[in-house]
Amino acid sequence: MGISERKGREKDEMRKIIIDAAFKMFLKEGYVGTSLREIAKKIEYSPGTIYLYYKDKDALFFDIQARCFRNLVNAYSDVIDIKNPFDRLRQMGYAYMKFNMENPQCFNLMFLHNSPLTEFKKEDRMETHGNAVGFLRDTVRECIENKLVNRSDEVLLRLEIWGLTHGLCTLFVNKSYEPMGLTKIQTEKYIKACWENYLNNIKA
Amino acid sequence: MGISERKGREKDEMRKIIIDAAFKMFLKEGYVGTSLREIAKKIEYSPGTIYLYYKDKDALFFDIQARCFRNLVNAYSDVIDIKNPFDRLRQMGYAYMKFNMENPQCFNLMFLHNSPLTEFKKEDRMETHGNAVGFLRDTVRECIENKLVNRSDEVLLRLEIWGLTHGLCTLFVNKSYEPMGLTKIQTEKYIKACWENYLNNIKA
DNA sequence: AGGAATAACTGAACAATGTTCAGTATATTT
DNA sequence: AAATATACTGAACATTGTTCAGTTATTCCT
Repeated sequence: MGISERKGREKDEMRKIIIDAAFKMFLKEGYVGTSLREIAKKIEYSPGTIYLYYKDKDALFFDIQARCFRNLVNAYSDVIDIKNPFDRLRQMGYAYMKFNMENPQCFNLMFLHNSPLTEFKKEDRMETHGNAVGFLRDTVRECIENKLVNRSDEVLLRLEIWGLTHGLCTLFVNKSYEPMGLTKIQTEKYIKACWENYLNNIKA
Repeated sequence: MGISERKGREKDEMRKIIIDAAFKMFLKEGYVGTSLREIAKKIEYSPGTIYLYYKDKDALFFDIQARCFRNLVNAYSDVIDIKNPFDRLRQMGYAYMKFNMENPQCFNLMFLHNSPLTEFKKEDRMETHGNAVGFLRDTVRECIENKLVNRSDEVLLRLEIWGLTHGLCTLFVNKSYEPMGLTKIQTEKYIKACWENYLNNIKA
């Protein structure tokens, strides 16, 4: 069935055209600031066309979020090969925070916007998240098994680490450093120092 | 000028009528799901009336956020009197996380929605935040001064604590525990245990 | 007390949004 | 070449935030 294959390919290409334009707009203008009509105008199609490829705005947004997550996961590419689990953990933290601080708009789309996801979509997302979650789990486990940290409960340590790194990113992206009387650049340094300091304190 | 005083009072009352209705709707439906027209219908006024009291939707939302923050600060009322700085710190963390986990919609409005705030409004907000920020700063400082913790840098410790507690709340409200394979109730317990565990580890 | 001035409120109107769908053009099959 | 299936259009609908000329209520002045 060569033709139906090509059809499928064309469908994918069209999807890509849409999502490429949408991605830029969502990044720049956020969820509320992006309109399907403007996306349509940008790619020179009628607004109705988008609905042939995406059920609605949220379905499109879901794919945008997925792309953000894929980019985030890509930021880990240099880290996965690190042998020493504790070093790996350290670099994971840096990679996570570096990506988020350099792509605050991405962070916003990924975490600071809760669109009402259907249960089905949640399952879908689980897959993307699953990798990142599993990666942290394994690294933390190795750290504990090899007695590289002064913690013993795997889940607690995972929560602590994820909570801390994610929280620091949130504070940064939300500009919560302003009421603390810090500048953006200061805060970036402090956040890194904070992570390093924290690591030193959980080191066995 | 008794009359103009009463006018002002009436203006405030009208504001309260609007904001009371709006608060419920924002909490239940979120920012996008709340329309000024429905607020107007609820309070049995015309849509235009709201614009006599609020410049636009964001100005109204700003006051909604402020109310959320006030409620959050209120949750600290039992904590401020605690003498021992380290105990106070512990209870502050609990109060912060308890409030946010019990009022996830509030948390959403406060932190998970960035409306474009004018610089003026930012100044305004600084005041509300200032208290909470100052309260944490003082407590952390006292902990360090009295050598109750094994940390020495005040800013770093503040970031660490705020990042951790805030991050844990974010994970909870975003339901990030799902890809971790945890239930909501489990996570609530784990988060508390995580905080307690963390405190034990920074204790001098 | 009654007319003038001020304030409060209305609701129709506007532009922009998400979304749908009958109709048109294009491509594929027979 | 005709019939069928697919891709696309753009007008239409309901809903949104927002404005503003006009109406109603209130306060002020003499």
